[in-house]
Amino acid sequence: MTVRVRFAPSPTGDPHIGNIRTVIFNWLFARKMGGQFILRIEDTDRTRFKPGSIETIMEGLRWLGLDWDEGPGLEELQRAGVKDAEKYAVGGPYGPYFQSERLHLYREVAEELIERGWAYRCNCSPERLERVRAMQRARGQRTMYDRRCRSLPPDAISPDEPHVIRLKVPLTGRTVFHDMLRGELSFENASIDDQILLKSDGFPTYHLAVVVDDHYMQITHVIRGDDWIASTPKRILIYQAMGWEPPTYCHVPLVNGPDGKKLSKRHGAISITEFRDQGYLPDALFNFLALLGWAPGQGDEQEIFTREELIDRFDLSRVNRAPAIFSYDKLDWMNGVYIRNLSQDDLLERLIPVWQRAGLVPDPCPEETRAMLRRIVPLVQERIKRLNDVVALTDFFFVDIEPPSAEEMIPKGLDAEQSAEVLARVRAVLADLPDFDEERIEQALRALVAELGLKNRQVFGLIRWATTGKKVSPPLFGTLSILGRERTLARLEAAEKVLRAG
RNA sequence: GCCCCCAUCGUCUAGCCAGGUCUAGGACACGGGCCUUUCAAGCCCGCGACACGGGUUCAAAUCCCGUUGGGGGCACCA
Repeated sequence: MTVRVRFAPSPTGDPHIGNIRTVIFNWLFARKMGGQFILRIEDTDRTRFKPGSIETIMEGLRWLGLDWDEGPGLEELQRAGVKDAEKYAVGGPYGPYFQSERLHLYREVAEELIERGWAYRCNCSPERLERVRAMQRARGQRTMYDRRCRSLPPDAISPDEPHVIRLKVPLTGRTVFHDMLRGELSFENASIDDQILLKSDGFPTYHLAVVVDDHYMQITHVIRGDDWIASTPKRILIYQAMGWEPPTYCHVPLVNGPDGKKLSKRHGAISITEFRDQGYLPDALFNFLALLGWAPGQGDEQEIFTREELIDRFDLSRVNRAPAIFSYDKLDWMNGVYIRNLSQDDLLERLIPVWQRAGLVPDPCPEETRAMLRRIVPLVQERIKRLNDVVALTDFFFVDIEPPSAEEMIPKGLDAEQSAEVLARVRAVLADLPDFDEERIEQALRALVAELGLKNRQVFGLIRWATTGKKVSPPLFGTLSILGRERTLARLEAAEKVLRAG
């Protein structure tokens, strides 16, 4: 039997990076095993639905290269009001892939469970349920439905009146299941709640829907966060009641923030969209996430893997059982490695939109601007960890700068007057250059430093301040050349004035 | 509160399943140095862990039990 796994997000917002890590494990496993990776939309909670999130989820998956073999088709997506539906339409033989389009299946199974004596109707009001829970909490007990409707005669609640359908969990015994990473997991039935399967609005809860869909879609492996462990017995019970074969379970740990708590907004970026917008490369993020909680082992000390290598070496059973902490530092390092490995042309194409978003470069980018940008790329390539870093590093190329203060500019060992003199000499030398290319600039300035009997750092630091307005910049000579003779001389002159005024 | 899961450097991990080759290896971060016009990048060096306590064994990071610590779950959410 071919391996079939799925990612089943609910459209409630941007995909969380911790979930994406789990998706990567699913995808890697499917690719490794030559199986199918299926996308299913679990839109059964109409109150939490966020418009646009389906697009965001699919766009995020595409961006990361997580292609799905089966998923919503064109018409389904259009019915759901998804923009650019044709872009994401995949389809498949087990549709529909929106749970909201499969409601009749859940209802049928729920009724079947009643007939089999494994479920019952319940018309307790939400208010009563809340009262019961409050009482239980006050007594320090586990909060559970008190099963008031469980022993009602079969026809006590009409199918036509508002009600829910609950699972009739055995009062004794244990429910056990096998997990790929943790072995045999066992739960006391007495501690399992009579879970609602079908809500009063006719929509299923997760527990019913996921079982029905995984069964009919012939999912073979359920790889998901370990926050689902405790509720798995409820679903096992449904499989048993229906006489269905449960899939193989693999509960992978969650991803926490640097403080060990659940990864959240205050730790930094958490949604895939944010990582993309901050200038992380999809391949780098993929590489990093794949290695978060998993390693190839066998003494392998490699850190940078191509997608193919990852697929080749991936072994689901080697996933770490302990939760991992998301290290922004290591991601930054890895992203830097990927940026440095890019070709200059590739990096240029990725950087242009960044400059444009920052308002430094017009959109579309004029050819002459592009020519200048192409020259900037090699200067910044090994200095940025995220694409967005380029903005702070290169803004002085695009906008006028305020001349720095005299205090900032004056190098160690010189005073304001001497500094101004140095700048005057620099200006004269640069003005006389036959060509304003990097090599000539470097040659001329080094000669000048020698002539003045000063240190490189004194003179070059001064020029850097004067021409870039920063203490830190890309390499000086290339920077001046790109800046151009006219602007370089003007900025030097402006700085000189500041020094003389002091 | 009850139930469940987990436990090697600050972090991600290798080693654990098939105990000795582990004075525990690598990577990120951190500290120092080299290179150097700044910052990076690169190279070199350093700091740094088997949570604790009992067993089992000739021998335990590796097997067992307990403690502690961390995480998760207990909805007409997924």
